[in-house]
Amino acid sequence: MSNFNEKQIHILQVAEKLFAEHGFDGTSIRMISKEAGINVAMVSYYFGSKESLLEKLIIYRTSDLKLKLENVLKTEASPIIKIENYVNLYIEKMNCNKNLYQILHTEISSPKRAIDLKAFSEVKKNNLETLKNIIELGQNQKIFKKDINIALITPMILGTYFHFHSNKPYFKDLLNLKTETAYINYINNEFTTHIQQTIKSLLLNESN
Amino acid sequence: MSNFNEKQIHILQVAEKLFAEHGFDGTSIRMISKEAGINVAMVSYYFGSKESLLEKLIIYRTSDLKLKLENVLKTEASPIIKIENYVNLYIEKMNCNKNLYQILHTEISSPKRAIDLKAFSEVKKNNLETLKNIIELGQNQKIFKKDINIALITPMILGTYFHFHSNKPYFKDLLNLKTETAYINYINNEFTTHIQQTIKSLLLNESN
DNA sequence: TAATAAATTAAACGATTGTTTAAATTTAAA
DNA sequence: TTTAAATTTAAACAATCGTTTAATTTATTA
Repeated sequence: MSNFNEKQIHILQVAEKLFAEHGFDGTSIRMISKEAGINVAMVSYYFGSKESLLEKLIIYRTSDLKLKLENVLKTEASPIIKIENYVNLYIEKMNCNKNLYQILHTEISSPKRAIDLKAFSEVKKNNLETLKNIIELGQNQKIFKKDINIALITPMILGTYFHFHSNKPYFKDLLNLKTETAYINYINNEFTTHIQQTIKSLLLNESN
Repeated sequence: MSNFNEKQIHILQVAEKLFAEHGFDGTSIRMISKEAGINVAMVSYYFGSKESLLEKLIIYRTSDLKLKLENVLKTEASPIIKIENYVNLYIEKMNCNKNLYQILHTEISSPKRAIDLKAFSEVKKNNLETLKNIIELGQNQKIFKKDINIALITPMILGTYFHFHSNKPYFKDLLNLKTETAYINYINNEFTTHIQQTIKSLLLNESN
């Protein structure tokens, strides 16, 4: 898979940046070709269509996602630590691939969807299975509560994260985060801690 | 405010439906005028521009929002009940104004924003103050924990709700919700319960 | 080197977009 | 009823969009 030559990868990177910045609809092929220093026809020539370009960008960026998740969570650690790692990994992943996740969030939120989400759904289902295993382990050890709606934990993490980012100007103002660094630090510290605290409160038995 | 005549309101309603269904960009003025049975020029004539139409739609729909929130929460009840009511109210509000909130969510998620969010930010800040009052009351009564990041509670509710809706086909499949009724029931029962359970776990002292 | 394939280009295509114009019609006021 | 204002209309406008074409240049192969 992903047999892209240097020029194709360059186009994908430029497109990723512009899609994240102006949205899929807000980015024209002419904008991409200008920024990438190529002719308009090259996008159709290499990728077939604008939609196909987006699909190939997603495949290009998410092909290694599943493996990393599973590997990190196969380590030997207590369920509590594993949950913390799970949350950390998710937020870290999104922070690293900010542009792609911005695009995915925008496109998923749009009623006029441009992407085929089947491949992406499979990744999510796999991740959910991993989470289920961790929680059930904790439940068997009587560390976690029994009546938990596991399927709603991941959407909580992702939803809160995206919502926070979508309302960046509002939260920068509300939380008095004056610089970009302060904003990023808030995500990495207070925000991540809050999500972990919330999930642990939900999961942990009161006796612990 | 909102001095709209019948014809204008009809246009607003048609636009709301189409914006929610196809997105702001995905809806053309010609689509609106056709569905509303009017001439294309009437939108510009009444609302000035397409963007202005959206702004006026938001004002038209959210003008009574703030009052209702405050009124419901001024009732005499325990902090726990008030929190439950707060969550219920939010989810109920979004369920009732589904189309408008779909539009808002899509537009806020889009990097190419079409709306001026100042008025909307003020509403959110007011709602946050209300929430703060409730939680601090509970903290003074030693019912709630002390170290809570209150500002991140509302984005958690909204973010999870929107994320869930945005991925409707995925969750319908995952949770085996075969009919639309089953989906709506899930939101009103399991989903709402889960959010309440999560927030209460986060807030409540273990001794309670 | 000659022939073939791949890459690149400028230009054009047809469709759609939001908006404006100027004339026609309807409604309200004098 | 006449006059003025408000409404409605069809048509045109200029801009932008994704995509295609056909010619040209560059790279590869025989």
